[in-house]
Amino acid sequence: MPELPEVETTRRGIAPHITGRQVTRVIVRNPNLRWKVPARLNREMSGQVINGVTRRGKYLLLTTSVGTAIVHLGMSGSLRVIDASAPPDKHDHIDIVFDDKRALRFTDPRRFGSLHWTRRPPLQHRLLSKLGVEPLSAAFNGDYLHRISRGRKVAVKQLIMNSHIVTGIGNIYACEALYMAGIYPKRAAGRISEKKYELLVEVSKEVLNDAIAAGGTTLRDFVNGNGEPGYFKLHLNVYGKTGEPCISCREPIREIRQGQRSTFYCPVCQK
DNA sequence: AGAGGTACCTGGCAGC
DNA sequence: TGCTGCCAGGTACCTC
Repeated sequence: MPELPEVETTRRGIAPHITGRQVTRVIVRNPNLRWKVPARLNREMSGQVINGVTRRGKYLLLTTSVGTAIVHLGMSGSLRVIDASAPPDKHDHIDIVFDDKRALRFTDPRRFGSLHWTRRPPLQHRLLSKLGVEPLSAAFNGDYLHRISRGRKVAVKQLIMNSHIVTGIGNIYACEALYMAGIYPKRAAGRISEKKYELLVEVSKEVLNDAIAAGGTTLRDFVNGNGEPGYFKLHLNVYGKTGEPCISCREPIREIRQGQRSTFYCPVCQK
């Protein structure tokens, strides 16, 4: 379920509980995630202290003085801090156990998530080195999108979902941001004005920040929860609303396919 | 270089 | 109830 706001909410939820804690061991029950979890993980991480939990795009970085664990939640992954003695469920693939008898538990039914370990500066890792700008940073602005899209025929929705251009805008927030900016998702990226891109960036940041703020209310669910962490359901205007009236003009919301993904939009409000 | 398709995997749901 | 087919919030990698 994780889009960037959920990843950031996860980061904020787990960071206070694992920062400064020493890893006593790492239990890998199923290493077959999107990429094989390295067999050396337990040997390399045990004894290390977590110095911090940071985020780059949708990747979470657990840093120690000797290396960094790079975690991606994929489509169905989640991280929770639990009592280390809690019996694992079917999809609880990894436990990073700490010296306070608690553990960071990685759960992922679809196993599209991943965990890498690197001893080098993590931003040099092949997964991170080519990522585009952070969507909540000043580097993500109308001028940037305008410049990078010149001459491109790709649909604007696919442009803003391209992680090498801007990292962390997933299908839901791409749909919502384009609706809020009044841009037709199939518009060729190269044919959109700088002014429109400025608006698109503004509403993208707004929708992401609103979602992160909403996620703040669920932070406690990331610690000692019995079930799934409480991902939040933000108010959505178009995503999943096929056939329902647009809140602005009452025209039924339409659903199309773009690059094997569902796109939702209002045919009147988005041009 | 850019664009498009494929692959990874399980669970939930609609329809029969 | 049980089967089949389809869909799902991600993204690297391959080919053209």
